[in-house]
Order: sequence, then C-alpha cells, then structure tokens
Amino acid sequence: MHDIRFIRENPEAFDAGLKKRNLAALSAELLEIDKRRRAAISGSEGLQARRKALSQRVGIAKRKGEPAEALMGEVAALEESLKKGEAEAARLDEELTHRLEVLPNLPFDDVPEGTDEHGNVEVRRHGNQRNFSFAPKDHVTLGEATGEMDFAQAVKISGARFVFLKAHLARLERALAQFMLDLHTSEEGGYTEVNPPLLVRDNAAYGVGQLPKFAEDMFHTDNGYWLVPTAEVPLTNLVNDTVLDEKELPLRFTAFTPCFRSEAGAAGKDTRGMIRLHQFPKVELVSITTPEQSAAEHERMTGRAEEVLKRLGLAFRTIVLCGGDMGPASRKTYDIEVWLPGQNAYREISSCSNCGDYQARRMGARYRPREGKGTRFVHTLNGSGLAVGRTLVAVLENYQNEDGSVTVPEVLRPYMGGLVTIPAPAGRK
RNA sequence: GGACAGGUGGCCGAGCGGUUUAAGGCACACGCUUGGAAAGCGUGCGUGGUGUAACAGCCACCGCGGGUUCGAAUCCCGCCCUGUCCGCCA
Repeated sequence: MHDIRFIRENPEAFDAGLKKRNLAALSAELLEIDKRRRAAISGSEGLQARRKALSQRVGIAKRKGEPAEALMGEVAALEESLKKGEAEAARLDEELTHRLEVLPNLPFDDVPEGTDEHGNVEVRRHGNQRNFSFAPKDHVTLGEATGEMDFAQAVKISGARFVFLKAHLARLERALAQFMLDLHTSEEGGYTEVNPPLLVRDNAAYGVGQLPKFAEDMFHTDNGYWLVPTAEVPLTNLVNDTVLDEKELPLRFTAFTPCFRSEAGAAGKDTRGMIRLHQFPKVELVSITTPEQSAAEHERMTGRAEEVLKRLGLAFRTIVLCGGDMGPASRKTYDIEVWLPGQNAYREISSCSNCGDYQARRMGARYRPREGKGTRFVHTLNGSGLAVGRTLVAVLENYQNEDGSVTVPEVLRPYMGGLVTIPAPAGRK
C-alpha cells in the first residue's frame, strides 16, 4: 500500500519506481483523484461542522426551555447536501485506496532494471560445482530407486505435485529442518522460534499483500480460511495491529512449517520431482525493524540463509532480482540459487525480501521512535532459510555416490543418529 | 453444534441520547525531589484525515456496516470477532 502523501511530494520518484516495475506512470492520475477527494472532504467537513454547532445549540435551547424549531429547520436544510458530500468523499477515498492497494512496492535505487529473470544480476558465488566421475542422477531417480520417494502412490491419494518421503528421506527432511532451526535460533542466528497457525483469515493474507491480487495462488477452505503459502504470512502478522516500542526492535522470527500453494498458472512447469509441489516444507525467517535498520537487516538475513548452505557444503550463487522479477511487496530481493547436478543448473532455494513499510501499512504495524513524537510504520523483511524440500533435493544430488547411495553431510549426521551414508538400493530388502 | 456474555486509546478501564473536548489508572517522555535509585509530586502524551511555510483550526474514529434522531460510544437491525459454560473431539 502506497502513501498518497509520498506520491504528492515525490511524484517523479514514484513514477520512476513504477517504471522499474515496467508499469506506466500513474502519479498524475492518482493525484487528480486525490485532489478531488480532498476537495470533497473539505466540503463535507464544513457542513459537518455546521451541523454539529447547530445541534449543540438545539440542546442548549431545549435545556433552557426555549423554542428550537428554527434551528432544527436549519439542520434539516443541510441534510441533502451533507449526505451527498459525505457519499462523494467516501467514494473518492475508496477509489484511491483501491487504486493504491493493487500497486507493487517501489524498487530501491540499487535494484537493477529489467523485465524478467534475464535482468537479474549475480552478486556472488560460493563453493564449487562438484566434479563427478560418473553421470550424476537427479533426485527422482535416486529417490525412487530406493522406494523412499514415492510420487506414484501420492498421485492416487492427492494427485500431481505431492510426494511421500519414507524412511531415510523422511528423516533427512526432519534433520535438515532441525539443523536450520538450531542454526537460526543460536546466539549468532538471533531468531526466535515460532510455531504459527497455518490457516489464516482474509485480513492476515491482505496484510502481507497476498490479497486481493493472489487469491488464486492459495488454497481456501469452505469455511473461509486460507492455507498459508508461506510462514511469512503468520510470522509477519505477529505485529499486525500493534504499536511497538523502538527498543523492542528488531524482532526476528523463524518457523518450520509446511507451505501450501495451488501453483495456478504453473501448469507444465517443473512437473518432475520435488521442485514444485502443492505442499512443501520450509524454514522461514522474518524480521521487523526500523526504516533505518532494514537495509542492513536484509543483508544480514541473506547472509544467515547462505550460512545454511555453506555449512551443508552446497555450492550456490546469490542474485539480486531486477525490478520486473520481484514480488509486488518487495523493494529489493535476493534469490539464493543452489547448484543441482541432476538439473545441471542453479535453482532457487531462498528468496530474501525487504518489503519496506508496504506490508506494515496494510496490517497497521507501527512503532514509537525513541526520539520525536507519534508513530512510524515498521519495515518488514522475509526470507527462506531455507526451502527444506529443495535442500533435500540438493543434498541428494550433490552427495550422491555412483552406486546410488548418498553420503550424509557432516553437519546433519547428529540429526540422523550418526548415519554416514544413506544406503544404495542394491542389497536392500 | 447449543446457551450466555462481551468488543472503548499502546494496555487496563469508566461512560449507556446533548458542556465527553472519551473520566481514571498503567506504560512512555520531560522536570522536581535524591548521594544514587525506587516511591512521591508536576507537566506532557490516542489514531487517521483535512488544513498550514510551520503552528492553529476543523472533521472523523469507541469491532464493521446500515438505521432512528436536530444530535449516537450510548437506542434499533445485520454482520464479524472474542470470551465463558455445555456437547463432541486429538
């Protein structure tokens, strides 16, 4: 949600931001609505003030036992133009809100130009793509060979884009999640673990910007709940409708949850394997900060997500998304892409966004600055730390051995009961 | 699912048709006091909009929406939400 006052004072910056989003300039049009809206408000407020004063005089007259009919008549005469004025003001105010709430956030100046993913810019790389002495298999081949990754049965029960993980792979997923949570909640991580609701109401989905534009991407229950597409929704809404003290900031929350996405419009995309499912596990990171801190917090958060991959020994690159490829709520987004030998490609495993005050405005999340009066909107940030299902894919593909066994990365072994190798399919019963 | 109760500022809480300009308390800020602190005392302090160079001023807001009235936090209707008890249930 944009601040009309910002647009009023910085129309050219606003239009420049829209341009980076590949949208046409709108400030002139919006300011015209705003102008009419303010005129309507001024007009109706004048009439309201008049009615209030007259009504008070009626009260005084009645108490004194004086006739009040003349005054009452005056109020009645205002009635029609008052109603019209109020309705016009309300209509224009609503129109402006509807126009503003569907617009995406303005990209920061350091966000690159571009219309799609080709405009994204790599900012760093870490680790080496493993050299295989054999042809590496993808995670589906590896997982199905042992029967521990079962798409065929999932289809019968839930349809496409679902999977059963069993035995070592089920445990590996749990191990990954626990490893990530332990890292994020450690002293250097600084996040507080949260176990949030996974069904939310409209207002929560609206607050983070999922509604009204992205209703078709979420699952909806027949009694009005949305299944969360990411824990960002409940975690960020932890500050919905609150006024925080500056000294409480920053707040850092992490949660391990399933995420539910209908993947509308993704027909035919990533149909093989665990890359794109209707239900997937993810460890989410959310930070609530002051406007001054948010850029530094964004770097920090991205660094914490990268730290997971470093400790797992997985090669990755970090890219900054261009204006045309960012999510609507974001002012700047880093994607972290992990190397997948089975796909011979880097694939997104985390996305870290600084949403500025865009979500805070929508959900009413403010703080009292230490200095100065009044309240200000907080900045909200969210990132994956990491997508657990895709991390499992990365571990399988990167740590596979020629016989189909998979070496367990060292940091995960304590979570796997000391297991060093997930055995090859041959020789199993 | 059934019955009842209730939604007021950052929080608690009074008000139930007209000097409410929403009492009072807590929290917060500043000052006095103190060796220092606590306590105490004093002052300030809601949100949004409009308006202004900035103040001032003005309007709205007591869950949301409609209605009654000259006038609604207060009365009426609908909706949403919360709580309590009962039932069912992991």
